Amino acid sequence: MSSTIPTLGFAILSVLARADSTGYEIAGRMRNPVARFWTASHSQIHTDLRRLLAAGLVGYTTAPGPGPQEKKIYSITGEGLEALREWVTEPPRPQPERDELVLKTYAAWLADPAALSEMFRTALRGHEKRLAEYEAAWASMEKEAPAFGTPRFGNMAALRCGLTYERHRADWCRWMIDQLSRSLKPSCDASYPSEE
Amino acid sequence: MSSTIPTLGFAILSVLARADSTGYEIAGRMRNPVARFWTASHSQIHTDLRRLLAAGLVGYTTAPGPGPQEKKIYSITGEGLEALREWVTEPPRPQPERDELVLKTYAAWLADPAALSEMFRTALRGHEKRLAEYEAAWASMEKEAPAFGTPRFGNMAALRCGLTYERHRADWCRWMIDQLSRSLKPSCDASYPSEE
DNA sequence: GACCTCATGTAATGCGTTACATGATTTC
DNA sequence: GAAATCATGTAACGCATTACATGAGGTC
Repeated sequence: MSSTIPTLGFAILSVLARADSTGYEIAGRMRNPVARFWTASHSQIHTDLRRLLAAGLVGYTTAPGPGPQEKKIYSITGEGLEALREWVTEPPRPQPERDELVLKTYAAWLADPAALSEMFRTALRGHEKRLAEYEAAWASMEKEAPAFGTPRFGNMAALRCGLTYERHRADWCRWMIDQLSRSLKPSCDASYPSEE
Repeated sequence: MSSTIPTLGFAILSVLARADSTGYEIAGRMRNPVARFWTASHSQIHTDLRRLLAAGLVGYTTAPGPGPQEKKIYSITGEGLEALREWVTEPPRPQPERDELVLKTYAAWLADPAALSEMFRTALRGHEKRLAEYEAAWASMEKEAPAFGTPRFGNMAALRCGLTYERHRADWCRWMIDQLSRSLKPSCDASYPSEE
């Protein structure tokens, strides 16, 4: 009967369940470290917000905005909260895994090892940077473990996943770099004098 | 100038670089453990194959097929190989991360802990199953480390990523289940007689 | 007789990105 | 004066899924 809500709709509701926001702010919140697992452009968020509005899951109040249009501050409704609660415990549909770096790895045997090594070094830097971010956020959270039933529990749990994910990725990149360096100099071992 | 090839195009080329295949077989190969990082329906593979054909990156020979149409056995061309080689070492574009389970986790503070625990237990079983698969494949590969320049190097490297990914995921699920059980019985600790 | 595997394709629809359009305020 | 931030929206296009259509051969 009801038009099915796409996953992004629930992502929006998850943000609104924490704080009333404009469409613009929702996009911004999704870019923050603990909520980086779902992103969308503001244009899509706006269109999805209209759908949620039509379904009665969100409402809004207006305020004077900076641009020509008025600013709309959205909030989740009772039905919205109920729909979100129900959705949360439904088993997630199996998602097709698509990972460009791993695909490149699958075809890596065809390419130049030195260039590959460079690519993985770049990837590694990215993961290390994120890991540092996550670890800082984790440290500030661990001091007092947030109780279930408070939004900070969600923050911590999602962050924990991001943290161990980045660790796994960084480890894998290091492993790759090591493997590639072995194929670059398969002769004997590291007894080269490293002059120049 | 040239119409840009979507990532799926390169996934197809990566498969064809290993063995000539029909569109149907390509879809099948992508479902196998070491190449599970990119999937597509056969209908999309067929349309993309036509594009690769128009770009001169693949060719095909026909053979009598089981159905009304003829079977087409595709193979990668010289240009195709070159395009693939170039693409492999280009840094991957940052991909938007979308993870339904983590999104649910972010909103988990609103839901019923028992139902959540059940959901994570299901997820954990899935990851453990895959991990076992990957570990079996890994064991059979480690005996003789494949040399760079052979397809098996790509298999091993991609598999390594899948392996540590599933490990990270399973660990995180266990951590979540533990966290949730703490919120279920916050009283004292595990000194319950576990009769019944 | 029903269903699965092999094999190719078309069509409808939905999700997502990118680019375009507008415009005030603040920072360099 | 140029650029970034805040704020909303439309339009075009591309990627992906799902369903539909056809049909042989083998298995339960």
